[in-house]
Amino acid sequence: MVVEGFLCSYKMLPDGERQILSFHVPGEIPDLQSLFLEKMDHALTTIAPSTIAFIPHEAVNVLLEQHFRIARILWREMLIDAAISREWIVNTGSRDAYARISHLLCELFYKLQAVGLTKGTSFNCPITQTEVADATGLSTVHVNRSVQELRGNRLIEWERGTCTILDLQALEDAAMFDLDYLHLASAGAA
Amino acid sequence: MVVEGFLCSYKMLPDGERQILSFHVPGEIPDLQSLFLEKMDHALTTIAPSTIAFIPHEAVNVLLEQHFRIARILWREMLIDAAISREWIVNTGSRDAYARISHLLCELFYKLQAVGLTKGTSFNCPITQTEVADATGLSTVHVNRSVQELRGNRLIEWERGTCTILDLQALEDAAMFDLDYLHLASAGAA
DNA sequence: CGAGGTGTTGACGATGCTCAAGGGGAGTGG
DNA sequence: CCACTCCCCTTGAGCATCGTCAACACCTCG
Repeated sequence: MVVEGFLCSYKMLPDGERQILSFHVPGEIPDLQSLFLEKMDHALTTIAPSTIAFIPHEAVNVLLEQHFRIARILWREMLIDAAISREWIVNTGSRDAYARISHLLCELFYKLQAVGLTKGTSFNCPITQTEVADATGLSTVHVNRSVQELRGNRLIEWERGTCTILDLQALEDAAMFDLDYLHLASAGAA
Repeated sequence: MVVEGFLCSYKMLPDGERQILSFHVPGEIPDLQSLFLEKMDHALTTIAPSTIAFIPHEAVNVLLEQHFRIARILWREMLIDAAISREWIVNTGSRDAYARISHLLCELFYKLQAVGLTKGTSFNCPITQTEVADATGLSTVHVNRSVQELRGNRLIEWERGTCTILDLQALEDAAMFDLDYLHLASAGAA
């Protein structure tokens, strides 16, 4: 479980490409699926100094069998992860560079807001442009140009690890962002 | 639950783009997640004449609470769906058109093989090129040209709803395909 | 026989990639 | 305290992959 910091999960392809699959913020349990899938099919790394808590499988398994309410909560969390993955398919498959990056920023903002890690529309964002490129399937050069365009349009400010959304509505419009997929309604469970 | 036929789940964007998120073959339960997520975040449709079985939520919920072994099995199935979604992110994000289509065909082949719906390396594939385009984030024109290239290289034959893989190893190489993510090992549960 | 969906082809254009180079900030070691 | 280095960001030029538009052939079905 991420206590503090920032993680991401990713896959490497034989040709050396890295595809980032998700970012993990405090409160999330990135590797819950290893409870049920024997073989891990992706890797996990920190992208900022982080504090991680390790929870033994056995402890969780006992909990799950004895308290189905807890199983429901964890199960739901995993399904939300899956919903986010689906939205990432949409992102890389159907949006252009400008919208993809906008979408990623909207997602990060709402995820961080849900755990109280935003100040107004600002948040600590230690992600590099290279990482954005690997997450969105773009080149770093093109990410850089798109980010500058977002800045030029006064949608965001983003320097030295701090990102400020200047016009959230406009950013969501550019991203064709629809909050539903994050299923935040009763996510207080996290 | 899909008894017979072919389904797909998809999302529509405000600009009219359709992104297909997954294909569902017989034996799969496409909408299991609605057990735990109040709001459906994508749509579901048939892409061939199909037979569907509907299972009431209540019936499943009772089963889950009383038999944790069954919960484990269904939970695992959902996690495999999530693993497939992650691989689709890789597909749309990091592979070129030729590899993307190859990868989709490899996936379909192995999924169908697992439920005994292949004959050698042939399988019934009612998917149109337009649907492949919507699944891979490509245009139909480009899909068509890439499919012709696959045919020209003698990797596949694909006509009138029947696809035959002529050289599975070559197709997997072209796709940078790694079977692990399907977690077929003990998927006999389906 | 007509209509609509699917596959196919050509020409042109645009989005995004590659290669290459340089600038600035932060940490390290002398 | 200053040089040095490394990582990250930035910029320009040329190019490739892939998209758009438009037209046509084929098959199936009513």
